[in-house]
Amino acid sequence: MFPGMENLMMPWIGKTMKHIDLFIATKMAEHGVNLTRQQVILLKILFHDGPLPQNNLAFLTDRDKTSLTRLLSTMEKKNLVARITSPEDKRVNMVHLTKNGEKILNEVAPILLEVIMHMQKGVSEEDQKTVIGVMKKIQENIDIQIDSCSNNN
Amino acid sequence: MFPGMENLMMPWIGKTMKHIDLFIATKMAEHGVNLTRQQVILLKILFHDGPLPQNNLAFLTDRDKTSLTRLLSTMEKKNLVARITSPEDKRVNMVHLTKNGEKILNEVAPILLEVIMHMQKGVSEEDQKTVIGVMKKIQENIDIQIDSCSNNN
DNA sequence: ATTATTTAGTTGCACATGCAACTATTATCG
DNA sequence: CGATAATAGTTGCATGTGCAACTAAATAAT
Repeated sequence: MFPGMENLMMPWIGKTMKHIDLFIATKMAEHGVNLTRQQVILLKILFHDGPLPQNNLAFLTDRDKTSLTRLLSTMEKKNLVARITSPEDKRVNMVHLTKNGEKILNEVAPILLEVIMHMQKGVSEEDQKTVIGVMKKIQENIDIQIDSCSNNN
Repeated sequence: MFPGMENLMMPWIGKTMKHIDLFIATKMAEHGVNLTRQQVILLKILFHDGPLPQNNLAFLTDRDKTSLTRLLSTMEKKNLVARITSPEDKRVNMVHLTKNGEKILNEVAPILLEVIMHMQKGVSEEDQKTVIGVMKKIQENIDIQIDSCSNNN
């Protein structure tokens, strides 16, 4: 693949993730929906954990707050979520799942699950656990170095 | 992490890849360089495999040609690479590594390697192979479905 | 040879992401 | 209470990504 990196994990992980995102986009389009992986995850979280401050959403999704701001703006335009200023603390935006957002989540959730299952077909439970373990380990290795946490969110 | 997806690989892979990119950016900045992972990989390829048409570079890096166009534009602004129209076929841009690009690659290559090594510290050879194998398998699963190849490049 | 098709690359549009710098609001400290 | 600090979110700027539609050039087909 890349000179001198054939047997390193890094390039493989990056390439795979890109393929996954493309695959998801394709499958969504096939079903006449137009949501990204990131948007579906956000909908899922909002559905299960009720209205949340952007703050918390950024932390939960391990995303910079600015990234979340724009992700939400996109989703608000599509009428998937709504930002409502908290009366107790006017700095806080409570993010609500709209009726439409809930409806679309119901359409989309099975598609995503199907995609995920298809994606990992033929990979043993054993190997899946190994992969997850290694991912966690990599994140540990990295986070210690960077700043002990990603609480700029 | 995400409701109902705690034991799926997908979220872990995505999160990890994001962390890796951030980590690389941070380390580069610490060393006073300002290259992304993608740019370093391109420099590496150009160094080893000489001047190449954008076409080939897109294929080698598994990237849409439009993405490559813009990646190269960024790198050309930084005087890392140069596009030279091929005399044989005026449609083709041969991408050359500039002297400056080569110099910077020499500075940066060891940093990237160090970062990669740090990142995968404590992960056994065995597990690394498993991870790579699973990534390949996932890509196989996906590519069959999408279009049997990514030759829109 | 002239037309039609394929190929290489670019541009418009849309999306995701992070850092630095900013505003507005709340909390804290003196 | 008033000044200072911390917090929630947004915006400017830069980066990477892909699809559809485009231009220009080369190749194939009639």
